[in-house]
Amino acid sequence: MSDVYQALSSPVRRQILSLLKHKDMTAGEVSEKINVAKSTLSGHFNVLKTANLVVTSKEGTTITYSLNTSVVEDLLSSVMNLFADTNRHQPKEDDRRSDYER
Amino acid sequence: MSDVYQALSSPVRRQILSLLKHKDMTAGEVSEKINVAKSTLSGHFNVLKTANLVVTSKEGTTITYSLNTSVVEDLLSSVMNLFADTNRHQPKEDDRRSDYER
DNA sequence: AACCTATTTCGTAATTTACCGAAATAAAAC
DNA sequence: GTTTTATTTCGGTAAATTACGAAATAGGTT
Repeated sequence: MSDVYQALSSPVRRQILSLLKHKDMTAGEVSEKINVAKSTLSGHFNVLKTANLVVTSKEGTTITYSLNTSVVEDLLSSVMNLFADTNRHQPKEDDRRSDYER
Repeated sequence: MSDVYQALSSPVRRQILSLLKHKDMTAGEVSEKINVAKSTLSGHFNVLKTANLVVTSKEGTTITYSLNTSVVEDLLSSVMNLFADTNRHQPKEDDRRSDYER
């Protein structure tokens, strides 16, 4: 989870995600919308990929980035867990790791 | 929002929040549970306070930290906005800032 | 006043992050 | 096979983050 929160902490990266939620885009297309060097953007893509927030597909030299919505579920439940008090009905043993350990 | 995500990106700070969700605690009590120097912890408290994730109350030299749950709503809606595509029914003009601008 | 307790601030060091432009890679087009 | 296009990797710099122990602050106790 640290990776996800860390990834979301950058406005540039959140802007990338916001672009991708409308449609998949290539690195080049994203760079037309965001005012940082392509090399910098490439670093941001890596952070997002490591956090599993985006996935890529390659065609020739062109790489297309897409949002990976499957993490959202995890993220939302992490947020809830972080603030919800009582685990009134206890989760099964296996699921009892605390959020900060993940 | 950057502040909030940044604050949540540290495992130590998430651990602090997890402690506080059970009950309010003083800086000293927290430091008994977490294995970092008190001065370091003090820095973490500042980050959490700046992100508005905790609030404090003072009594003598003792400072009690409490979770500020009012931000959770904002956080959840930020997460949703970041990934939800269609704003099928448009929000009112005033609310139309994009998440990455906040 | 001298002392103890709770917490923060200060100085410093190590690590990580964000950024840029130049160079490298690799596929495509000529 | 040389050139163009798309993207990443590299080298470097500046700023931010995390950590520690020592010193400072401020309130309570003797």
